[in-house]
Amino acid sequence: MERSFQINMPKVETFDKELVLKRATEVFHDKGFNATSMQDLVDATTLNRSSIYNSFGSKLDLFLECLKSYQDTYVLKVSEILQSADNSLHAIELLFELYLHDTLKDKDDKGCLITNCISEMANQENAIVTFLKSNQKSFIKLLEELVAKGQKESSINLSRTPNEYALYLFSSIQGFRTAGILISNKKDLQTIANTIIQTLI
Amino acid sequence: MERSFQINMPKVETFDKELVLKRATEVFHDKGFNATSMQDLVDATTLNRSSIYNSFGSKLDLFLECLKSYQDTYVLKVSEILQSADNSLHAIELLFELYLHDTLKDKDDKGCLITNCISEMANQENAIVTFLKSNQKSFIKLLEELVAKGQKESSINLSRTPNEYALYLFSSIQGFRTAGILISNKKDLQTIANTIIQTLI
DNA sequence: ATATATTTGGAACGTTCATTTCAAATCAAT
DNA sequence: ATTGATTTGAAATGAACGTTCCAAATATAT
Repeated sequence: MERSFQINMPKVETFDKELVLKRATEVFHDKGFNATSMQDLVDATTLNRSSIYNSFGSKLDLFLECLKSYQDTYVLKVSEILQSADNSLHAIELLFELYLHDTLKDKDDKGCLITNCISEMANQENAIVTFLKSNQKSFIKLLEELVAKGQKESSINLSRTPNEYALYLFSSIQGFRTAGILISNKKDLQTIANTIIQTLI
Repeated sequence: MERSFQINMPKVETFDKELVLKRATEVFHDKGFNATSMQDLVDATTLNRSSIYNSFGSKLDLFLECLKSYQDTYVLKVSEILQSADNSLHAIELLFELYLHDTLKDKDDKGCLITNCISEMANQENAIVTFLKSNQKSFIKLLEELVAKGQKESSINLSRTPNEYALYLFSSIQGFRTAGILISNKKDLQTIANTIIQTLI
């Protein structure tokens, strides 16, 4: 590694960026973007104001990083599900079990950060719209491939194309996540999930 | 009418309360509760600040009245649908046509005021939660009766109870309204609606 | 015309907002 | 130990926030 022009090294970032993002995400998830103040983020991260601005830019920039971090954790969870399931229908069932589990675990009824973000900001902030549309595209693509595989292996019916069922599932998941904010009854949520899936069988 | 103690009459409210609520609702619908400022509401209603506080109380009180006004217009639209439809399945189809129509008409991709409100405030404001839960209860009850009638007249299948299908429809409608914020493609939205309804047939 | 309850306009309230500033502290390389 | 790029803490910035206040305007019933 060539270092000939680097006379002195700077003081290096001391905080755990992942942990800071996790704490910031919790606040944004609880209160939403607009109701979260910079002071809330300072308190939650125990970082100094200037350190936040230095490391992340603006409040919106930090929020975008939180969205990505939140997305990453779900991508990870979902890919684990896809590997563990023996067929596509079962994978979709496990997917809803994951959302059911996360909904019941969430004592503050916060819902899904990304779905909430669609409601709050999709008609306001361009940078957010770009993220949300890309998230939507890749999620629908994943569902589409899952349905196609399920139809090949005959665990999912052929009444509709993979793209049609992917759109349906995408919309249904958003409804499930939003409805779960006010419905904390496990039986009711399980019924909704089962009925959504029933369509595919 | 007895008036013996009423010596003098006050200056009477001059503005059109319904129109003011309509204008305020438009702003709240566009920006959400937290991103809407009192100045926005003053500008939109052309009322003076003090008149707003005099007539409605606080920003939150005004928002609650807007929610109710928004709810009223949908109750009206839905009851018209229920009367015009010849059977329950058809009524549900018309219901989704209404949401589809409103989604496509909405050039600003605002979604549903009430669904957005669940995302933004259901875990923050008690007065809002009370409204949302009551709205949810009456809506699910309406759907339940609709499904029961449909099953009696054999336009809806008997795979699940009216309550189960009502929960499913309630969740599906919320998903449809949220997904419609980013999906403005009529064909895709129609596919989603059709697939949701297919479950009942 | 006068009296009076109410609305209205506009300024002002104190607080909180996101962001900036800058001196002091920090730490790797010399 | 000294150097210097960078982070950090704390205060300050000006704008915007929701709300209040009060004199002036208004409209009704006398």
